[in-house]
Amino acid sequence: MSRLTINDVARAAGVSKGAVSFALNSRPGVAPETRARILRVARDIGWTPSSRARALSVSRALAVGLVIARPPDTLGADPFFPSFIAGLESVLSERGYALLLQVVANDDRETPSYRRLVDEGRVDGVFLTDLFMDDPRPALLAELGLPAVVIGPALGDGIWPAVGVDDAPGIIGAVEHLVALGHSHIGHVAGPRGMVHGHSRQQAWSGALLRAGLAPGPSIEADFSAESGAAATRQLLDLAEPPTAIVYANDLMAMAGMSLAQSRGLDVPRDLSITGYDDTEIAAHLQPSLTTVSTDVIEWGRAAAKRLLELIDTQPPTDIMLPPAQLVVRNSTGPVRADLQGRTKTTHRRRQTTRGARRMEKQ
Amino acid sequence: MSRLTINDVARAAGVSKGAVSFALNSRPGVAPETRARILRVARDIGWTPSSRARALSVSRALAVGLVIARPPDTLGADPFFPSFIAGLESVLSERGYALLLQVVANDDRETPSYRRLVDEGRVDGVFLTDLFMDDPRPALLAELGLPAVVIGPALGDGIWPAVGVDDAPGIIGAVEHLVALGHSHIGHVAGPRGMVHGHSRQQAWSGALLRAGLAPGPSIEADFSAESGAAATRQLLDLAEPPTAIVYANDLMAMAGMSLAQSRGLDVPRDLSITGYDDTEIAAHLQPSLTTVSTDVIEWGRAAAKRLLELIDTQPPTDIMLPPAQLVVRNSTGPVRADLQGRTKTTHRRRQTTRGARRMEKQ
DNA sequence: AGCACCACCTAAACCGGTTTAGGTGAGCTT
DNA sequence: AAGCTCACCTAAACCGGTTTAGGTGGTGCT
Repeated sequence: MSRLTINDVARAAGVSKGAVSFALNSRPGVAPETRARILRVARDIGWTPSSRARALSVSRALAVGLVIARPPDTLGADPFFPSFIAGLESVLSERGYALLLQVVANDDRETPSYRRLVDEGRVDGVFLTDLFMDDPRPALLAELGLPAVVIGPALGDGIWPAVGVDDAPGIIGAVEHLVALGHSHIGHVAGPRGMVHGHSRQQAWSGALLRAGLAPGPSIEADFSAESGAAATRQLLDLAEPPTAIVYANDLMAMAGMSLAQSRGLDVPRDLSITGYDDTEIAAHLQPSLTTVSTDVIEWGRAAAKRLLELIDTQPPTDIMLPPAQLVVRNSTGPVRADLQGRTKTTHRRRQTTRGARRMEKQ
Repeated sequence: MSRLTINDVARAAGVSKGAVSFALNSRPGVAPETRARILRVARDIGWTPSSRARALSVSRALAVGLVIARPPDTLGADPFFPSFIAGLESVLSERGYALLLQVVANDDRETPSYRRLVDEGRVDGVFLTDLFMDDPRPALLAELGLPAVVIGPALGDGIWPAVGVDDAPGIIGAVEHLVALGHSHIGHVAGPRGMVHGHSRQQAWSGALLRAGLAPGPSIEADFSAESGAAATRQLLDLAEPPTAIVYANDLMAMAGMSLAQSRGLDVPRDLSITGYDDTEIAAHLQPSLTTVSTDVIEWGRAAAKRLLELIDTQPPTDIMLPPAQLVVRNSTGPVRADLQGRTKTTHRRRQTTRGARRMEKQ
């Protein structure tokens, strides 16, 4: 029963409610021993300031919002959010902030959602996720005067700070790993080019090929869903010269692609090497286990939360260093088949079955 | 800029602020035309009531909480929450409620989290998830006077209403499906028995075996993680008489189990049939695609939200019907191998087999 | 005409904090 | 001894709504 108010504390401590407020927020003007007494009384009777009342008087919501603009079914398969939210929470809660969640269909471009949050004064700032290349949201929020932090690669418009793990090192790592295994014909299944993280991973991929001195391989745009990953893989394998390795923009598409390849009788990694991105829990337990790129999503969430709170408090931004994405090499990648290595025009036909000599999962 | 207050509206409409409040909340005592004028003015100048102020004066937080008590990495692999949250949101937002999220490590048994939420007056009610068999939380919340709705199978203590999809029909469907395919030695990889949904799926499983007239098959307790699913599968396959089919308590464990079986050279479903539970997005795209149990999680979320709001408003509970879980037959289940059929002595009686008749995945 | 009644609206209290403007007394100047 | 400063504390305004207790004027009844 939070029937207790600051008045009860004031009365019990024999001071005015103003004094209690001062003591609680450790502001000057209260004698040390009085402060101690007030705090002790407050603790003894078990009083916690009402954040409702606080929010009203400080004209702050003491909450920040995370608006997720995706169709819920796509969402379900994304391992990103739960961990990310855990990271956010760990910072927010110790600062007395709450996290408000909103999931909206992404076809309404969620403008009304933000408007409502800010109109109703529910949040002091928001995290922006799943940004499109020409997304109206940053400008909208600037206009509304609501602080925001962009999650993901920087947008380049400089309106809001971006907090993200650079996609490039991970993708480059994957490409270099494949090149080292002898692959020279590497395909890519990308996320939507219209979305910033789809775009940036795509960029990272072509940059990495360039660095490796390889010709640009075939790249197919998908939408991060299993369905689209399978379809894209089908297209790549149907090419006159199918790639010997495929770099996927996320694990889900990679899994779907791997299954599709296997259903066609290809052996992974003997006939086709595959890399994912995310390092989902299941990745290590697939057959073969999936070589993928791992990022510390929890730390990412922590960083984003810190940044947003700084922005809200108009504090100077601190340097936030995120650990770079790291390639985790497992068993879905292997040396290119000798008969396919460096081939130019020869097409490789599918092999029926290659069961047997298969590297076992470590563990 | 939400600088606008109810006073601005009152002034512009030439009435008192009380009148504006009455008009807005459609309470009697305002002439129809006056009400219309007030609402028009409010809309014209673009005013939305501040939920901060509202929350303080109505002594309600106008928000509900979802405390997720799991290690974040386990969380990531669970497709449940995002969809569930989407369902919650769709009901909450239209009622002007916000959803507060909190992710806590589950080792602190999250008591402090709830306490804080209620002490600070941040929420009017909470959803309880991942309940343990002897969970202290329902009682704690009752003591704190904070309405709650249990997500999942009913706990039987009757303190709070439970909203959940009955696990039994899905599991029973899976078992019957396997029995129809000729399996008589069916294993189970369960969730933690200490958790209600682990427990209930386990119960459903043994109940289904009983119904089918089969002896209780081997059951191994796991923890819903991929890692544990693989380990449990290993144990089952290492039995003197390994089961010809395994029913898993979730997709993640089923996937890990399937991969493990394949890495041992087993063919799914020829040598081993496998069923999951959840119907995650990837399930349909595995090789072979996974036979699993699908529940309408979004609708579930909607139902839970409705129920909690009713509880908060102390309205009479309405009947909430959730569509039952449904078995989705795909390719990870098939007829038992003839040489293995009925080989166990413990079999009580066999049901006729329905070979070949497999519903194909739609798409 | 006088009165009760009702519909409509206003003024002010209230929710529980924060914050500002004062007030009080001790200690120090002059 | 009067005056000043300063540290400490109190009273009251304030945040922006809701809600209660009145107030006003018009209508119906006798």
